[in-house]
Amino acid sequence: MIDLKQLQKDFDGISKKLMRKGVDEKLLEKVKEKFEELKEAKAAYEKLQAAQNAMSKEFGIYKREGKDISELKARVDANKIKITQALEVQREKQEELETLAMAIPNIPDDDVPDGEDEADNVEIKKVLTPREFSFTPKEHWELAEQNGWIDFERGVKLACSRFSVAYDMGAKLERALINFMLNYNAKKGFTEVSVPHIVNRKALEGTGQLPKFEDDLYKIEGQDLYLIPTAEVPLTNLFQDEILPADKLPFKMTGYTSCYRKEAGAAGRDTRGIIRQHQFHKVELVCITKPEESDIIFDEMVATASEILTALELPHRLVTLCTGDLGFGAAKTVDIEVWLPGQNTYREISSISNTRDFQARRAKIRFKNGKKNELVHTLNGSALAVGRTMVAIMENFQNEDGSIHIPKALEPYMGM
RNA sequence: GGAUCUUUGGCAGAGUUGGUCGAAUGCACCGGUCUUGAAAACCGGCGAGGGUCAUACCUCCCAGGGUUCGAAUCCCUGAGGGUCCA
Repeated sequence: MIDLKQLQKDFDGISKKLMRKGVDEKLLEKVKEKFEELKEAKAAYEKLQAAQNAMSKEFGIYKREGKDISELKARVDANKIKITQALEVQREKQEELETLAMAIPNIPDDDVPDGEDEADNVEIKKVLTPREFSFTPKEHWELAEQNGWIDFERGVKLACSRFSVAYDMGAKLERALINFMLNYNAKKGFTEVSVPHIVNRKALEGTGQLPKFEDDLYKIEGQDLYLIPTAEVPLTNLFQDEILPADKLPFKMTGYTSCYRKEAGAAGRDTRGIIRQHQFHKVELVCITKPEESDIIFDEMVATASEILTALELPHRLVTLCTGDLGFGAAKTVDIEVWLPGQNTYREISSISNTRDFQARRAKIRFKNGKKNELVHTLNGSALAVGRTMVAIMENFQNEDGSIHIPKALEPYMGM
């Protein structure tokens, strides 16, 4: 949620920034208007309430003194009807405003480049040089099948398409990667947290997945519960509705969960292999910080994710997302793309975002800054997506006969 | 699953014949006096959100609904916790 007071105060400035992200100025004008209407409705309602409270007090006095109350009662009853009406108006305005305002994305940082889509993202740097192959490298799904690591058919049999099963070294590699990543993150000062994979609506609203992206979530039938699309949701919402002591910040957390996504709107994309699954494993980083330190922490998170890839000897590059590719809640995002020789391209393996106070405002996560309560900044990023890391290892470490060797850093984790 | 009790400010804990309770008290915390410094003692301050230049004012005593002119206090529903029974 953007700051509506700020929008009211500096409409031109804010709307200019949001228009870079393709937000319709008319929508913003409407929001501003509704916000003002709500304020008026609130003031009117509160005035009536004040009158009611005052009369109720008189009532007590009248009674004690044995005065006649019939005239007062008539006044009070009349006022009561007005209150009910005023409350109704206020509720309506509130709801209208919320529906509109919740649909507005975060304001992009000034240094986020303009652009339409991922083609306009800006490369920051490349890390490690892709290896030269003396043969034509295969794609991961072919290698996975050949080595007996991943079984696509039986995943479909158990659930539906976009599910798979891992066996033997494939399963082991998955587990090894999770442990390796969690340990690496812990070494960099991120506290390991194990969270529920099912959360309620409020949590998803707090981080911005709802109400806009309901179609992409698995909902538990008959309950106000959803499977998490990312550990970002439970980790960030841990502190929902709390006022944190300033000296405890920043909270730097890491957690491993499965992630569950319907992938609505991704029909036909990445149907081969495990690039895009309904259920996938991910190790996540989430930080809760004071506003002034969020940029530094952001860099730390990017560095950590990149270092993991370097430790795994996987060539990758960092790109800054342009305004058009920026997610709903992010003010700034750096993607890390890993080199896939089989596909002969870089593919996203991590996405690190600073949401500034956008999620904090929705989730009401604040800290005590001296006397005042202030919104924190929340940041999240993958370090890393496990399935895609497996894909990268398979493709980068393949031999001509289709066998795959394991990066040195993982050997202790593979029982080798 | 059944019965019963319980849910208050950072914590502990009053308040349940409905009005003067946003809420006693203790601890913690902050400021001051005293002290070489600290502790103790004493004095003062100390929940949150909205609103205002600042007041005023409004809202919040687990959540939602109801009774009433008026509810932390009464009623209903739900959630969490305790105890007993099965």
